[in-house]
Amino acid sequence: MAKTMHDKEPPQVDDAVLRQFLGYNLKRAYLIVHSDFLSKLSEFDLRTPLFSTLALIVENPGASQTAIANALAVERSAMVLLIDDLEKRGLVVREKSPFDRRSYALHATPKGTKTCRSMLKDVQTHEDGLLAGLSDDERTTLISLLRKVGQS
Amino acid sequence: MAKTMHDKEPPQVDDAVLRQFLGYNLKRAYLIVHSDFLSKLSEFDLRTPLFSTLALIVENPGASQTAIANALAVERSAMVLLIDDLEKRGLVVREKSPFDRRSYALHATPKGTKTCRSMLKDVQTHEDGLLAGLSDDERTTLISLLRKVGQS
DNA sequence: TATTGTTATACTCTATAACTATA
DNA sequence: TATAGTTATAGAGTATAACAATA
Repeated sequence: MAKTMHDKEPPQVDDAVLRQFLGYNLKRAYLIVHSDFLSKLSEFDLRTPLFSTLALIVENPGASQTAIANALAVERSAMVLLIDDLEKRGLVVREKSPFDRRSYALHATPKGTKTCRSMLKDVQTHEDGLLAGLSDDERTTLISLLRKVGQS
Repeated sequence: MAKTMHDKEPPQVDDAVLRQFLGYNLKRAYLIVHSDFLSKLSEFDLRTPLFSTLALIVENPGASQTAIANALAVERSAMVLLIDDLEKRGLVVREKSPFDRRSYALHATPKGTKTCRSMLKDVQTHEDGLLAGLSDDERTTLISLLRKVGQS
């Protein structure tokens, strides 16, 4: 019985065992989208947490560090460094809270607001390109199912 | 003009700006599923990359380190440490490849195979519980859309 | 007592470059 | 010359505990 060429090759690797798990598929999809996202974000010299923090401050003027941290599921201690960074860049300012002398009221500067708008637009365009393989319906369904995971 | 109580409270924080992005929804959903996954995995004293590496070795006996690394989108250098760890635990062995003296043929030990089976079952049960809010159809659709993201 | 912002610390995961032995 | 495995290192992100000022 003659051996074929394939007998001299190692087996191919299949990840079907892991594909049954939602967690695995989530991670793999996130890696792809995030890596693409980062390449666009690097044009603004920003990292992911800076992007989302700036966006929430622009849209929620006067919020405290803890409130932003909670909304993003980030630790308060990490938020301190993020605000430090955004403040150094002149995108955000810490003002005194009129409600509580322990906390700050965060506000975007004009530069921060402008950067944020341009950033959101560019990232959206970039994500649209990456997801060209999905129809509008599929994309809406996907996001809606992802949100449902967060609510369960 | 009398002030209401609400005038003495800071604004609530809303993340709607970010919810339009697939990447943000992916990350938030992944955080929830992964954190739940870790709490179950800790019973086996395993971390996420050890779990997925062991599963692929069990299902793809004889595969090389690089082949497993590629299938998981992990660096070869990281795979070295993962295999070291799995080998120390007696779950996996590095055997000489019959095809290439540079590479190893990875094989699970009986203990590794047993651990993997029990691990996969437990994690699946746990994930089912977490996703009780989604119908079978919704779950199938979600996974299929996530895979489609990876193929675009 | 509890909470806000802060500091320090440590751990996981990832990314890169360079080396060796084989191909 | 290219590839498999290895080593070392650095960085990002995250998690925890403790402290001072304020509630």
